[in-house]
Amino acid sequence: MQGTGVKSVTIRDVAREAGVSVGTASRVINEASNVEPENRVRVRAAIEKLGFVPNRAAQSMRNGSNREIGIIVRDITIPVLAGFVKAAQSVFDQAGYVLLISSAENEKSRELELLSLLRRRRVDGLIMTTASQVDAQLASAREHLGFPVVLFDRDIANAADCVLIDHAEGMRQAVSHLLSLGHRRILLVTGDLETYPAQSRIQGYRQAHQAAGIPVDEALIHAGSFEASSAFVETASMLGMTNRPSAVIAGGIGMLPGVMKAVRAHSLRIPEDISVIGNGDSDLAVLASPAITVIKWDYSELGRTSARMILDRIASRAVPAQRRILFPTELVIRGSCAAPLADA
Amino acid sequence: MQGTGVKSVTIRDVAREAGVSVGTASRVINEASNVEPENRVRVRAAIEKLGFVPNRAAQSMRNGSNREIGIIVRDITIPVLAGFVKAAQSVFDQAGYVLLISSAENEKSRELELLSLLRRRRVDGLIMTTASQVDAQLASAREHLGFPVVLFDRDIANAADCVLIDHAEGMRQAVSHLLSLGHRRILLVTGDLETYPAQSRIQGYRQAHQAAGIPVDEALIHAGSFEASSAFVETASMLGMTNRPSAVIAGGIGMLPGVMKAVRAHSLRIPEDISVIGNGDSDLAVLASPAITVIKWDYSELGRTSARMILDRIASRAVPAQRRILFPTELVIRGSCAAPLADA
DNA sequence: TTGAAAGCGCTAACAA
DNA sequence: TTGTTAGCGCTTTCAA
Repeated sequence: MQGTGVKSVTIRDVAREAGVSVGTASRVINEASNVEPENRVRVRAAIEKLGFVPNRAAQSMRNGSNREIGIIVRDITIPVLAGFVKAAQSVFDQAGYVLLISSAENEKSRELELLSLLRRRRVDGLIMTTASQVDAQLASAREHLGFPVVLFDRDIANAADCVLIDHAEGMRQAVSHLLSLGHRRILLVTGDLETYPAQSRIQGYRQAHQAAGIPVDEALIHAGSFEASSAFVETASMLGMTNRPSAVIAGGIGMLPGVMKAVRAHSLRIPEDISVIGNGDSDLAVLASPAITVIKWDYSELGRTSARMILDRIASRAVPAQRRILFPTELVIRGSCAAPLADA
Repeated sequence: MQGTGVKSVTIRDVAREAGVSVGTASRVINEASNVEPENRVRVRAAIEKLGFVPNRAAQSMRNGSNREIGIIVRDITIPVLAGFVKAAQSVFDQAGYVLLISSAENEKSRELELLSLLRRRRVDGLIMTTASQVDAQLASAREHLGFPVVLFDRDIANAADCVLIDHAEGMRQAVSHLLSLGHRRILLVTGDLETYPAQSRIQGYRQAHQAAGIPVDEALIHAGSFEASSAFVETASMLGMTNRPSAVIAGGIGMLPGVMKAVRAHSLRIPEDISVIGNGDSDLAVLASPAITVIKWDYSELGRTSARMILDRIASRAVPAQRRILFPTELVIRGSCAAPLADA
């Protein structure tokens, strides 16, 4: 026996129906303690009878909060990122916030648009990645938001809370693994150098070589874009060389498909002709033949942590200046790596 | 030289700064034509100087619209569904709406919660799937929303606009393909019978058999849940039988990984020991060895169409009673199907 | 404990 | 063309 919801029922209607004032009705709705039990019952009955639903816009105007959070990821169609978002969402759900989810596609213009949109909407907080950690225009847009920001896998000093993944350590392990199998020409394809994940992966790559006393061939480090299409192009061009690499690392989530397509385009066998390591786990990595060795980490935990950090900031603006959290990675060894061919 | 945004600037401040009334300021903001050019310039300057951003909640209260749309999918971590959402989002973006995205996870209780949330939020429209087309409680919740709904891949008479995929035709083609290769025991694992995609796939499965004059073994039709884990269990149990099927069709997007895990668990080779067909394309299907034959369709186009249908309804409530659109599917033949072994 | 009333920031109707 | 003003629906003082 719900109301139709078509001609909207207001708190005034509820008050009239219950024979009390709007103040009292409001108190019942907001579960204030100082209400005569009898009135509470009557208001509840009126709400039920009329099918009353509080108008969020009006509440927002009074309270100054929309109870909504923005989240900007690189690309929501990458399953691990969608998992990250989903985990964050479950935390926000419980706290009574809704999520505005967007993909910035690594494009500065799109990111600026989204920032402007979220600012207009006066969201209560934002979890975001960024196309560039050094771009002045993006920095300025971020700083003039007026609500707390948690940066996801981006590292900007004094700017905002940062939730980071320990890509350097993951890469050290992966490269050491390949080095110990005998590989000496390991191709790393990763994304934009103006971002933390690219920087820290390259750092780990160098450190592993250094620790093994093996010089780095700079031509084997390809920092372009995190897109799978970019991974394909970079990998394909390197595999076409006479002195081609004996191993490839997809240095970004979502890049493995591009790398594998390039390997297939050159009719190379994994792991006989070329060893492959991915970043971020996926159905593809698990079910490929052979299964692909990957560096992985817990996206769900990352999502929950990021959400809680934003919620903390909203609750009390005056907390630790900047927080910086580093999440561990894990190397999962499967069947995609072997010793290189003797003639390689 | 933007405002900090911390102590919010109102239209009144803008009007004062520009030396005009709030009415004029409002007209400039809303791009009304009847404003003296000089005043327009001054108001724009004031907005710039003060860093004014209109308060959406206040606008919403006046206009009665939040300019937001809800979208409920089964699981946002399934890439094709995320692609569907992304395509819809691009249409809403341009129309000045934001999207509230949620996964219902095929759970009735979760779906009811989301419906209630969106109703409270008074979104302007909703694109949704549903766990069950026949559940009375879900139907009632849907009907009392107070805003237009487009059902995505669910078919409910007289209920709302429906955007459907022609699974029956896709399945007819897939099954005919297998039948013509000589398969006689084709396992179909699909989702809940209370949903259109399961029903229409089973229908297509039967029709293909009928057309070929081959009787259907009912034990080979498994309608459980669309979850990958369910696909794994159903497939694994059937592959363990002595008279095991010679082909399997994953009858739902996101189910292919489950099917492939089951095949792997039984150490069966594709396509020598068993033929496999998936629903919905994916990196996994493309890059598996061999690549997997799939029934696919254009999710982006579906997303855009669904978005436009909602926008139509919002623009003019009094349009065609119910619209029902059927999207075509395509069978993409790759390397995962072969003639069954003679002894099977 | 309750009711009355003052706004929150904005748009639009009305008057000038 | 412009200014003034009445609300939109709600929460929260302030008095009673």
